[in-house]
Amino acid sequence: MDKNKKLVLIDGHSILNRAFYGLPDLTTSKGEHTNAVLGFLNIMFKILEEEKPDYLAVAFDTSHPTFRHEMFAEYKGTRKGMPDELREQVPVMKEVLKAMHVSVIEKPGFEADDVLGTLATKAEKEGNLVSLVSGDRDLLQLASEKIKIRIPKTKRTGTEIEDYLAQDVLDRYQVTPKQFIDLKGLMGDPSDNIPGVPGIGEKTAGKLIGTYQSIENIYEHLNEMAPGKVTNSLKENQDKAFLSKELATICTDCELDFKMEDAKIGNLYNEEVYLWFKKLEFKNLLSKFQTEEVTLTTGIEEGFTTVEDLAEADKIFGMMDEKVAHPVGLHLIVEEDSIIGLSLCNSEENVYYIRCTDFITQDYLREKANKLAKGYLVSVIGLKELLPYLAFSEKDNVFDASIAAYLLNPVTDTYHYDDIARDYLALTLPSREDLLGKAYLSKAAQENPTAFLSYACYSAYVAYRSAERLRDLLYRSEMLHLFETVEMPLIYTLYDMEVRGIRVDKEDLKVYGDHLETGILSLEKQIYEQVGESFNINSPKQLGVILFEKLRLPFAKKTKTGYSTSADILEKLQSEHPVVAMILEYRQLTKLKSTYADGLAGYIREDGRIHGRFHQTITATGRISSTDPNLQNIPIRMELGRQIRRVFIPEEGYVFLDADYSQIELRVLAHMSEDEKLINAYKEAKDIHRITASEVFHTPFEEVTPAQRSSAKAVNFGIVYGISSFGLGQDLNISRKEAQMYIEKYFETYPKIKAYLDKLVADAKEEGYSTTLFGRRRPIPELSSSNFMQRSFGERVAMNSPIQGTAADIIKIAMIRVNQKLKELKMRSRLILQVHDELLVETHKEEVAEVSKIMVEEMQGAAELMVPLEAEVKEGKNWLEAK
DNA sequence: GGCTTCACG
DNA sequence: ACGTACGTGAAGCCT
Repeated sequence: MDKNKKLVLIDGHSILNRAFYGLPDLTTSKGEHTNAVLGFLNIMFKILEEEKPDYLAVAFDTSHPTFRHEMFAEYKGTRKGMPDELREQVPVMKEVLKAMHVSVIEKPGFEADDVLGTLATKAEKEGNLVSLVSGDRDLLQLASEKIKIRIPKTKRTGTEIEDYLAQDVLDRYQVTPKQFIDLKGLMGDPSDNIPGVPGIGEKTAGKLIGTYQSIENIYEHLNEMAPGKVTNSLKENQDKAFLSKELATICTDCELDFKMEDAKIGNLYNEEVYLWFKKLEFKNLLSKFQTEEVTLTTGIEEGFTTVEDLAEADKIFGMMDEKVAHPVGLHLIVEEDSIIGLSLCNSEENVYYIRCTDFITQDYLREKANKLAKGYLVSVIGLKELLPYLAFSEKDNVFDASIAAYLLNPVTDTYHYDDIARDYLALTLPSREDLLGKAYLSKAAQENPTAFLSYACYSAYVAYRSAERLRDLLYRSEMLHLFETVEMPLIYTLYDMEVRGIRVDKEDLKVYGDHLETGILSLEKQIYEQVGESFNINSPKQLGVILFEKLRLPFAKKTKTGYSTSADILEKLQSEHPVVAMILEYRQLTKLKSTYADGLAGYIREDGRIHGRFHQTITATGRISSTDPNLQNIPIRMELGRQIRRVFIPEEGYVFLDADYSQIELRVLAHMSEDEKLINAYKEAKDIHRITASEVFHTPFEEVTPAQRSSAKAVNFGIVYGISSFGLGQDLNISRKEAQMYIEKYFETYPKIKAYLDKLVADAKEEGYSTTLFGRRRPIPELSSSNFMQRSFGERVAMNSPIQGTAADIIKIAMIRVNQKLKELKMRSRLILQVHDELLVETHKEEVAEVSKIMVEEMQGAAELMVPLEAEVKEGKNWLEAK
């Protein structure tokens, strides 16, 4: 090795360990744990960027150093060794490093410490600078003027690194690096199986080394020392002391056949590494490849062709019509509400981007595309987003690959062409952002035509190639029926709802907002007066300081960043100070003002309506979600908040009909658990919370108090959520023990429910996923976690998902049917909203009776359960009245 | 961009 | 000893 070069050495297991415990349990969409690998790489990249070294090597132990420790722990009955989630990441880490051509050193018979010590010392002697990266302070003994020990700490704000040259060790610990060995020899270290001298801890060891410098010197001067416990123990344990020192010493002259040149840093960002990062779903790290990205192609792009000639386009559409056995992949390129091009694919070689020109008009493309779907299977990615430009309908032969991919794995966040290619075609494609950045499409088309063509064609290509495979996977996992009869038709229903939107009275909304504003200003003034100073009430940080430091209110509970000021804490503090109630009210008002009054106003379009979006591929359970704005969380529980519903109004000549299911989740539970008592209760249309209260509290049905009923209601909710005594206790503000009693009584009352919930967990553990009545699946990798919290979470999810998911399946069926029926009967009334167990239909005044009947029939008839499904319809001239 | 809080089912 | 109810989305603060 040349002089004056920089070498970075990494203590593999130690950093992997740090990363594992420092980061949350991240997994890929397939459930493989990746947090340790990601954390390791983040630390490594940070150091490489800082230091720009010439050489890099990572040392791993060949057997895990805490082996004995593990055996001991096993004996005690608690497994404390390397958790499985970490263990499975070790080989992955080594593979990734190998792909980066980073030298990985594993020498049987040598611990990583000794390898690191030897290499560092050797490099130093040859006149180089060394950085030794480890989470383990034992390595501090190696610090010198040229060997820097770097200890990374994973904090909330990112990774911070503590650096130690010899002088830093002295400053911080008042001992030299060499004396660190003696210190440890005296103190011992149970995790490393170093016994040390009994009775000597950190303090005494520090004093002794401060005075005598080394263990050898201590024993030379032992007779000069004042008699006492410490001196006695030293005398009795001389063997142990010297053995401990030996054990604590890191070898710096091991016989290693290692050539430093092997550790020379090459190209870390090569294609193999790119594939690894894609596989591990390290989206942020992929940005490091940005420069190489464009050249990173798979060869398929050679077959992509741009078409700008009308006759040519005609020929291609004709050709798409020929191959009837296979699907046609189709995608639209759209900008500012107009089509700028259309891509098509019906074989690996035939991939075309047909650009809109003076002759190839939007209408032409639209017509050709519509015709295609009348005859042959057209496969697309993200159908709902294409519907504004196409006239596809339920009757056409269309396959949405993103919806299929969602059913097969609902816990991923996106289902773009690159995600589908990665998961189902084992193909790594650059994403839209990889190719085009954040540029406008037409701009990108001019500036980077090659990348643009790739982007334009990938969706059609992936839609074409993945369709049959996805369909087969759906079939094999028994979800094809759900896909074809529920999810595909639902796309059109949701699209209809988005187009229709909901009418909002802009003026009324303004009045409501002004009313809130008045209240907020008044409360603000009162709060500042009460406290004696003005501050930002919206800042939990500032509020916490005011409440718990300035006013010294009790029950301060800490969050990660400061005091918790959440509503449930403040509620308990109301009697302590009058300002607390004001703050609670202030919170309520500002929430209503910013999120609802002001927030909704910004979404009202020219037509006086809000056209929110409904998402079908977001939730893990199968529910729909709503954004821009979220119309599924409009206030209702509190009086002031629910008043905002008055501003949601129907068109002239129309009214609202709002129908909601009565306790659909508990009814689903009754059906799925087959618990006779619960089933009978519903058959007899009894008040279920009251019955539960009567049974749990051993009180005659007629004598149940409102408080008892309310507690029983909380228990019923808890059951659906995957009950835990802690959660129930929290909700009811009672002790965990009491909550546990309620739960036990509940299970005594409904014995089959207990058995059923247990079975849900057991089955999910066995299969790795939970299943709804209609076959919808949700993977639950947490069930196999060794972490108690994680596993418990998985168990609650296993109990909740089939219930919540089945209810979601049912209302999806109902909304498709209601929407279709209204359309079939050519009615003017239209479905405009879904809120999980509720449907809102903007109903023509002449159609009220008929629509009401349709809603009840379709909702109640959406599934045949062992208990009746009940839906209650209400009419109103605004959304509040209809509730 | 993460955290906290809070709106709904 | 640990420390959470299940599923979402939006706003505001703060680093």
